[in-house]
Amino acid sequence: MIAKQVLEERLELFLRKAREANIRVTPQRLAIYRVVAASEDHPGVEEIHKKLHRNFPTLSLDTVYRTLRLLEDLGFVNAVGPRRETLRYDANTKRHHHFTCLRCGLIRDFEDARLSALKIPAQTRVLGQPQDLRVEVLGVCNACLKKNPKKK
Amino acid sequence: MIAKQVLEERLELFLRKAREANIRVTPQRLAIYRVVAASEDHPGVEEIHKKLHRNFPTLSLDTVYRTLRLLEDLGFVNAVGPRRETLRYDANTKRHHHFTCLRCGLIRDFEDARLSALKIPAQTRVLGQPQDLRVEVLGVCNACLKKNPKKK
DNA sequence: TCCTAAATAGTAATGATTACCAAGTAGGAA
DNA sequence: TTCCTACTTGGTAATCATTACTATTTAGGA
Ligand SMILES: [Mn+2]
Ligand SMILES: [Mn+2]
Ligand SMILES: [Zn+2]
Ligand SMILES: [Zn+2]
Repeated sequence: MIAKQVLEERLELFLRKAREANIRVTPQRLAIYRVVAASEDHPGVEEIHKKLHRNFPTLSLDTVYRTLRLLEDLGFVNAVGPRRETLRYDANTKRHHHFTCLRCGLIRDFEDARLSALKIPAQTRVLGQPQDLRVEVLGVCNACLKKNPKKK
Repeated sequence: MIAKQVLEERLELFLRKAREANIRVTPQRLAIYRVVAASEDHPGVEEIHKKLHRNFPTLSLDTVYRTLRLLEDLGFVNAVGPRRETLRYDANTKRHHHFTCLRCGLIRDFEDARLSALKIPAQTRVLGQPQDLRVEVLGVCNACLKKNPKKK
């Protein structure tokens, strides 16, 4: 779980920006955003839907999909996760980096001062107008190593 | 198009490694790998299939999918491309980096000495056994800027 | 409280990817 | 060369994540 204060800040920002964008803040939207904003492990659609079932027994899967697409378009979340796997979401839109397990799909944030300080390389200006830089480290997580240490 | 010599090297390596791995080098497999290895723009499955239709009129889409998955498992290609879009493939398995257009999905390689020299951050060892590091720059490509410069 | 555009729930449709299987083929043994 | 067998392919069906549709409900302002 994320620090309570970080969550509060995210929710506050969400409410403010959502009103500015003339988006209705429905209970469903707020709840869906809250799950992503409170999570540390980049949850997927089914997972979010399941987690909300207790409080919203009639919440439709389509609403979860629609809402997450909306949140993405508005810049509140980013879609992450390896190709070939289902969509996962990240409410941390500040520059940070990911460790992704090639076996089980686990995604964890990590911080690194040198990476965070990286300037966007000048070469990319030849290709267009760069906006963001992301670093991803691929590997095998501890849990998967424990299960099967040898397999390369 | 890639430099002819680079292509030759890739094909040679492919033939050698494929035999080592006891994989039959069928005309279809070689042709599919050749298209990816010769391309600079990270082609998708349909594109590869279409390009081969002249020489392999009966080549099935499933064979293209199956072969690319095989090539990926064997480490000859990587699956790339933004979430939400179809699979694209990259035969360059050396460390290099991508500029991706958020509007049209264009993916171009770029080199950067500082990025290539990056060591994998030590923090990631807490999470598991890191193997690879990738950098992706997101932005808007020149063609898209020309079409609609203002839209942010 | 009332009104209306916007949002939701439930379900159907879509489309990329994967699975299946009969027929074909590569490559080794005799 | 011929034969054998396991592997591969083509054609097509199935799957499954995601998106579209529509009648009904609701947020939010007058
Ligand atoms: Mn993250
Ligand atoms: Mn590349
Ligand atoms: Zn793992
Ligand atoms: Zn573009």
